[in-house]
Amino acid sequence: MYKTHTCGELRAAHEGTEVSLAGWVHRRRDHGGVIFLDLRDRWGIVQITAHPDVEPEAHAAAIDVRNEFVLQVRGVVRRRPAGMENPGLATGEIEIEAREVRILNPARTPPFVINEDKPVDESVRLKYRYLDLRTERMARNLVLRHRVVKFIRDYMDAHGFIEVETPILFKTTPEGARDYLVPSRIHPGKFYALPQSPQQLKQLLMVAGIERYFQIARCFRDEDQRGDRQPEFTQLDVEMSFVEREDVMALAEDLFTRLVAEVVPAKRLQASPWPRLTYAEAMARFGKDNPDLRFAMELKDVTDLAQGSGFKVFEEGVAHGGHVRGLNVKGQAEWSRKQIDELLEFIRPYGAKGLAYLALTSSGEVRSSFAKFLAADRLQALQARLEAQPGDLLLFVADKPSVVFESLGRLRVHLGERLGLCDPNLLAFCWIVDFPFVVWSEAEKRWDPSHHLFTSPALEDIPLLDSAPGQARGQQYDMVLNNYEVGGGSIRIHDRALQEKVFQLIGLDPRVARERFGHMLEAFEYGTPPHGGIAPGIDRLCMVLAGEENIREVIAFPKNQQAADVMAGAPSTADPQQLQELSIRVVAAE
RNA sequence: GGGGGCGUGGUGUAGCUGGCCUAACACGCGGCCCUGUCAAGGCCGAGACCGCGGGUUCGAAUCCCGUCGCUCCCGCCA
Repeated sequence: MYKTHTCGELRAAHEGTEVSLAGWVHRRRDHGGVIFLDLRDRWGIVQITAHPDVEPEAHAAAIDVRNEFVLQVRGVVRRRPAGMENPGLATGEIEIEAREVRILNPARTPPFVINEDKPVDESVRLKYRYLDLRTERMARNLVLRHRVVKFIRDYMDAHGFIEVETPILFKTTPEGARDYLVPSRIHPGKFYALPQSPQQLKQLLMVAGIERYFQIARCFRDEDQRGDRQPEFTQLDVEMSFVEREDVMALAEDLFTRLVAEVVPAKRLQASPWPRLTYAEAMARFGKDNPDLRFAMELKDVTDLAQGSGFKVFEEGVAHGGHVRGLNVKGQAEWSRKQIDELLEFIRPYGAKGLAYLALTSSGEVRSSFAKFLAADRLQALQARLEAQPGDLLLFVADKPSVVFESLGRLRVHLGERLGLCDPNLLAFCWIVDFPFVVWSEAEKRWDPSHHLFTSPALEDIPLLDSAPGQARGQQYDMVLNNYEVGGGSIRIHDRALQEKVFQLIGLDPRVARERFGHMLEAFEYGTPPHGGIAPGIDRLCMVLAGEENIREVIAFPKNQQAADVMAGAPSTADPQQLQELSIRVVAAE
C-alpha cells in the first residue's frame, strides 16, 4: 500500500501514528544536517523531516531528491517543536519524521516553477499542460469545476431530471455556426457533424415523453476563438415539457443561486431574485445585451436636448434617425484632453466618429468640447439628465443607435474595469428577456433568428411575423453574469405549421427545410408537448466563479487561439491510407 | 479576412532615442558550506548572441522590410 493517508489530512491528533504517504516533492530545504521535504498530493502538503542521526538511510535518500520527484515516505507523525508550527499550512502543526524515503520516480527539472504562482508564457503552459495542472491554481480550478458539475447533477436529479446522453456523431446544420465534420467510411462522400448543441435531440426527447432532461453536454463550433470561447465547450443542457418561460427561468435561477451559496461561499450575489431586463431596456441603459450590473454609469438618452441645440455634431447625429446618449464618469473631471482622446480611439472601431465631453471641475469651471454652442438652460438640462455633480466627466456620442449603443456600451465596461468598479467577489446575475424574434441581416438580405430557429415567437406576436417581423418578440431568455452571457434558452415551437412558417420567414427553402429538419417536423405531428429549456455554459460560469479571465483556465486540456492542441499536436495530417478509406483527397495544404 | 500587443539564458523581466551588451537582474539549475526550515540562508558557478530571414550602417538585441509564433480584439459565434 502506497498511502495510508493523504498529505493534506494529518493533524496534531495523529501524533505518534505510523503513516505511509506518497506524492510529489513540492520543495526541498537542505540544512546540511536535517532535510525538509514538502510532500504534495491532491489533498495538500505536509512537511517531511529527514534527520541524519534519526534514520541515516532516509536522510541519505533525501539528499538525492529534487523538486517534483515522486516519493513514497514512511514515517511517524510528530508534533512540531514549539514555535516551529506553520500556520500557513493546514498540516502545519505536525511533520512526518521519515523512516524510509523511497524514490518512486525521479523528475527532470520542470520547464517552469510549479510551487509558486508566477506568470508563465501560455504556450509553454499548454505544451506541458500536465505540469501546469499540478499548480495550486489549476488544481483548484479543476476541483471547482468538478464541484459545480457535481452540484448540478445532484440538483437536477433531485428535481426529477434524468441525464440522457445524445450522440456526438450527428447531422450537419449549416444554419448555425460552422460545423466540425467527420467523414464516414461506410458512406463515402458523406459526413457526420459534431453537435453545436444537442438542441434537436433534446427536443425530440421531449417528444419521447422524458419531460425533464438534462445533460452535461459537449458542444462543438468551428468558429474563431476568443478569451471566452473554445471550439469545444460544455453546457448544462436542459429541456422541460409543459413549461412556460417563467418555469424554466425559476428553475435555473434557483439552481445557480443555491450553487453559488454552496460551491463559492466567498462570493456573493449582488441581487436575489435576479434583476430582469428587457432587451430594449438593457440596450438603452447599458448599450449591451450582456450588461455588467456590478456598477452603475448608465447610458442616458439626451436626444431631445441635442435636437436644435446649435451644436452641429449633435444635430446631425439626430438628423438621420440617430440618438445622442451620454454617460457620467463620476469624479473624473480632471482627465486631460489627451486621456479623453484615448477614449475616442477606444470606441472608434465601433463606428463612433467623435466623443463630446463636458467636464465639471470641482472648482466650478467647465471644460467642454461643445458647451460654447449650447444655451445655458440646455447645458443645465443636460447636466441634470446625467445627474452631474462637480467633479464629474460627461461623455456623449451622437450617431445611429447601433453605433451609440455599441460604443458607449463598450466604453462603459472599459471605464468600469479601469476605474476598479467591478468587485471581483460580486456575482451580478440577471435575465434578459423579450429579445426581438428575428434580426435583419444586411449581409444575407434576410431575417435571421436572434436565438435559433426552433425558438417560439411570443404567441401574441405571431400575426407580426407577416406584417412586421422585426417587431415580433421571441420567447427567449438570456442568463447574464457580470460581463458574460452565461446561458440562453427559450420556449420552443412544438407545432409543425408554426415551425414551417418560421423556416419560411428566415428564408429556408421548404425543400431544404424538409431535408434538414424533416425529422423534427414529422416528430411534431406525433403529439409534441409544449416545451422549453436553457443551456448555461459551464466553462464560462466556472471561469467567473474561479475569478479567471480566460476560459482556458478552467478547461483541463484547452485549445489555443488557433484551435490547436500544442501538447499533443492536434490537428495533424492523416495517414494516406486513412484518407483513402474515407474517400478523401486533400486538395491544398497551404 | 482585418487591427493592436508581445517574441532577449529553463521561467519572468530590463536594455531597444544604434557603439560603454564579449547582454543585466530575479527566480530556477549545478557545486560547496550549514542539524529547524517552511519564498531557508551563505559562497561559487553554468546557462541566451537577443523568434527567423534580409537590409541600412564602420557598427544593431536596439533602425527598416519581410516572415513565423503567441496573445487580445473586430468580423464570425443558428
